[in-house]
Amino acid sequence: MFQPVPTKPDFIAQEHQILDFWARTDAFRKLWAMNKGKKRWSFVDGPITANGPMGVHHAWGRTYKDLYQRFYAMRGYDERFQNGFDCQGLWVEVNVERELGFKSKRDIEAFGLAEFVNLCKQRVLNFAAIQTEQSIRLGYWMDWNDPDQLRWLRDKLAEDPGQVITVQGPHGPVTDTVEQIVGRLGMPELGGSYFTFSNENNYQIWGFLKRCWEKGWLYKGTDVMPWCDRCGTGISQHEIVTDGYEEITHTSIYVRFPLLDEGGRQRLDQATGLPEALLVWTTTPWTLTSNVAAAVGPEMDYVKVQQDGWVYYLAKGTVKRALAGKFTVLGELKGKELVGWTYAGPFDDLPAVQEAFQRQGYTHTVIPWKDVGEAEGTGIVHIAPGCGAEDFALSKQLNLPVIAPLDENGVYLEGFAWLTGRNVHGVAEPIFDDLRAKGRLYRLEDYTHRYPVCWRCKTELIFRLVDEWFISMGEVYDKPRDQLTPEEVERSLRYQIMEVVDQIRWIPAFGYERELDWLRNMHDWMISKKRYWGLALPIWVCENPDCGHFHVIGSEHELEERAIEGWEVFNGHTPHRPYIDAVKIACPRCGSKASRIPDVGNPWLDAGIVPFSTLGYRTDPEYWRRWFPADLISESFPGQFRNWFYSVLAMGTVLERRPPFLTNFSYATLLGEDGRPMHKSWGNAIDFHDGAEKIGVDVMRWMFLHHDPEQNLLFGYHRADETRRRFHIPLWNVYSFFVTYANLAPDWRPRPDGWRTPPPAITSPSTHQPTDHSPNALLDRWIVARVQQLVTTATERLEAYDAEGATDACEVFLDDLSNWYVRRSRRRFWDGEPAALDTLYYVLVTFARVLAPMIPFLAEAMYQNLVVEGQKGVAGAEPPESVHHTFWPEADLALVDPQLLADMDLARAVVSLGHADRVAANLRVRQPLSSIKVVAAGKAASIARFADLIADELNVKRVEVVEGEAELVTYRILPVNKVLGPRFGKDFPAVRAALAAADPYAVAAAVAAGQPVRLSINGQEVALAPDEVLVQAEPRPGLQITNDPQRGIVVALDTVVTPELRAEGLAREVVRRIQQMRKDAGFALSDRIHTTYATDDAELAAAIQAHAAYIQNETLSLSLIAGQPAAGAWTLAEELDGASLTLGVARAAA
RNA sequence: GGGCCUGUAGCUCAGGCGGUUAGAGCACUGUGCUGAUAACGCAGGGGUCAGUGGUUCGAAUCCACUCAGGCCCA
Repeated sequence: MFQPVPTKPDFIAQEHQILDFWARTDAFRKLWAMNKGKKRWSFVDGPITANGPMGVHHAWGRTYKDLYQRFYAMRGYDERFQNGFDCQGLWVEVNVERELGFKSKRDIEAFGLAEFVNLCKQRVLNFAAIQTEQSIRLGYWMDWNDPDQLRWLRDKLAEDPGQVITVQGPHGPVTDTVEQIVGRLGMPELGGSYFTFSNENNYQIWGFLKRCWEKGWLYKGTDVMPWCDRCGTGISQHEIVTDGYEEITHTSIYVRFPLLDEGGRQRLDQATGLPEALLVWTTTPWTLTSNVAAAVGPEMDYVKVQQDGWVYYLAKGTVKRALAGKFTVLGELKGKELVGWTYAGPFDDLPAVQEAFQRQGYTHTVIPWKDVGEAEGTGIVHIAPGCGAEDFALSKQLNLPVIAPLDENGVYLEGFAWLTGRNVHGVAEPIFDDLRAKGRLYRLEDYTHRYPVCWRCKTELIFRLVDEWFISMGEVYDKPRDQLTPEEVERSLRYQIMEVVDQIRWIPAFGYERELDWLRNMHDWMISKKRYWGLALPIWVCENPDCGHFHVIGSEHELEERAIEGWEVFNGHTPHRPYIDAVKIACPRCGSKASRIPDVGNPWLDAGIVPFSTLGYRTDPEYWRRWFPADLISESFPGQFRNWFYSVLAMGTVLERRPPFLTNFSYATLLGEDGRPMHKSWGNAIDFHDGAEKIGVDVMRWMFLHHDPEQNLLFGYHRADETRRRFHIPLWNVYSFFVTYANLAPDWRPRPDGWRTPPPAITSPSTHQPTDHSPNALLDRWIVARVQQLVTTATERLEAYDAEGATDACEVFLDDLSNWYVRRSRRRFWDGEPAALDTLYYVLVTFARVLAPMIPFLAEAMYQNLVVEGQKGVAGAEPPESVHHTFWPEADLALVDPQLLADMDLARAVVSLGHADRVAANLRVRQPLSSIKVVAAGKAASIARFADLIADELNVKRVEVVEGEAELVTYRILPVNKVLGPRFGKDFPAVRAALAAADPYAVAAAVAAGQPVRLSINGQEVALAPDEVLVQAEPRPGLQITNDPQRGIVVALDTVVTPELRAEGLAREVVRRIQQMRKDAGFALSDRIHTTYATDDAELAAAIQAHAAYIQNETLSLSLIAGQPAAGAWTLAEELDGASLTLGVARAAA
């Protein structure tokens, strides 16, 4: 017996019960143990940032990760099942700062680095615990930490990181300080998720950086970089390209730069005697303090114009836009004629400017620059080498002075007079006022552009001259890759990574090009950040100014060996600030003391090293060799080609020069149901908890998987309802239907081996032999064949990482099962036919196993009842405890008869046409009819095979296969355009017309006989070959006929209703009403009843009497008596085709 | 600024190497079926295939331009 199944299940409550069941039975660990030591399938998880709760978009990605790991587990592969948390970096820092109410880095320094870093760790542990709980809720099977233990560690860290504790690891207890236990999370002795803040992760990055240094690729660069003055750190190219821009309106300014003569006096125009000036435009007025030069395009055309007492120079193409009001053009000249002119700068009064210029004996000069354009501004570009990257490059080329005005907090330095001490974000207006007062301001103009902002705090970035650390990507050679010499590749990390990219399978395929594109274009990788919480960059710089050598430390051991000071301060701590900063080493070159640079590392270093750090690259090379490279990694593609994918590739290339993963599967972006990004204030956001508890995770998972991963996914409650209605509910109904009737069949028991692969005794799941041609046997064999096809397709698709294809096969299969197999087999289940029960049992159990990696809860619910519960007391039954411990099914293609599948397909097409006939004739299906005629050229045997089935479905007595088409159809004659179009060209319309005018029967007859069709076109006789003409059968007007031109089928319905047929139809109406009454009255399916009927219509009464036995049998009526309903009976009074009918049903005594 | 992609029914999307009457799901209307079904079947309404021009016997499909949106890179 099976547990009764509710017809309207609470899927969400059921998911919670199953979570309890898995936890109680330790189901995941048992699965893991089952496959230990077998062939391996290696997945390396891209770490999720542990800085907030999980969103539904994370659930999308995690569903893929879970699907493929479960799929390979069911196929008997050993796996690592290790989740990862990304822990270090500005993400976490910014939030801790916010919680503490800090405004700047100074607040952190005052608060104390040790405590700040400790709080960052606590925040990570807190959200790791929450994300772990959420992932478990999703049904994601991994080697999860106990979330409560993570929270306990968080609290212990807060108490005292130095206290010694003991925790249970997979191989026994581990005792250490809290700080060190936290630093060892994810290591083999502790198990669970890896954390990128772990000691091992950090030290292995040291090893990587040392390798880069040894190759000469690590260097300190001075450059003008985008800088966030709130965070006090540079922002790398990786961070700026996506989230880094916003549409911002700034007040731009047109400024006069008065020209000077050789004596340094105001230059006057010779013709007019008016003072001359360059007209210059900028959107960043704060950079004007640092103006050094004005650049012109040497070959561009410039004009000299007179306006309001001035003579201005500007590019010809910018005049209309730049100048306000009336002006007179005085002349025209090339840009190169301006080169070398000198002018008075906008802030020559500032000491910093004077000092810089005096030092180099320089004056503001007009310089040539090829990148000057006319698209905006005046064609004369303000150059401030301390405030712009291109400007800085020019300064190096032309030996211009560099004036860097701002400190790391965006505050003007000494030497900028009234600006000194002011923050850059508040100086635009005062600078305008100052320039206006000095007579330099021409005009202001609002200007909207995409301007870079800090991706974390959205502060507008400034450009600062800074010292940062870089990994060189190597030269970009100006020739195709296949022409590079080995030496050239050897010098260039860029091309080495490309060679690795070549060896990886990218899904979707465009990923390959996108990664290469990034590599072609990327600048050197800026790896330093002037912050606190993160990788301590292992770069020690000699304090001796005459030496300045820097040394990169490759491991904690090397550090200990080289330490000459501070080791005792650091010893016992994780390699984080501030303790690590205390360690000094002796400069290997000069022996002086060397100190660590205070910078922390780019967080993509942390995530990129995981294919090494989590696999024991240093500690257990043998283990590493077994699990490296990963068979699969998977993340969403926006951003990751230049972030995680890139950093993993870089590490794999530098350390091993081979791919760290073999396949990359990536997917698009999750949006709200309205197609917009999810946004709380737009009302389209759904957080994970709400999604899980309102939609149910099996439904969410199906939404994620049944989707083209290249397309953005629109996610919301309506789509969830649609998904559930389309798949989960019909699936449940089939399952519930089966259980209901299996429980009513007293002697039927499931076979004990239904869960095995291959199913040894179920290769012929029904009792039918292949020679059995009864419709029931055909139907059973058909659905069993469809199961084999389902298994084949699902296996193939999942192997190709095509979840959409796999889920789509499931949906099509369910439709066949529910809307055809069960629909056509209901009677047999009512009769308790063992062959039907065997078949559906096998189908459902196999289906549950296919669905297990996709919708693990529903599959488990079905399996627990069908297999575990259903096989209690069945001899020889030893089913696995969970569906997830069964093997992935294998298809037996010997069970697939292609002819049977084709014939069934045809039968369903005939049925469809028959239903259309009935609607058109207004004859409901309950009214039996005598026959249908089917025309299907060459397919008579196929139709005959399913004639009984078709007759039953359409409620007709006979299905006749007709040869003489002409009595049913007319013909439509069409040209085969593809052939005749090119053949006749301009005359083609005439051919078309001639064909339409020809006698269709004659043409059809000719084509059928293989004779040419002769036509007269514009007086010319032409012959068309039979294969140049298309003959379509069309129903004859006036008959109740439908057709399917694609399949060449015509179905004609005999619409004559004889009195006998009518009586039968009425009896069926009565049955239908009584059945509905049984249901409404709440009778059990097996309850016997007594039925009364009363009608004033003689025909109806006669019909009931004539078919009394049929009605009683169908409705389990022990009696069927004319008369009014007895007291207490369930009654129904209704019209039936104009006749009154009162029915009464009462449960019979048991 | 450069490159790529998209625009088809109220909504979400197929189709597209030129060719018969442009499809599906959802939604809507009618109707049927139901002794599993919150289902399902059959039928129907709903389309300037973004716009303009071109090539062609024939263009949703190819070409050019325009408009709108997106992605990647500067």
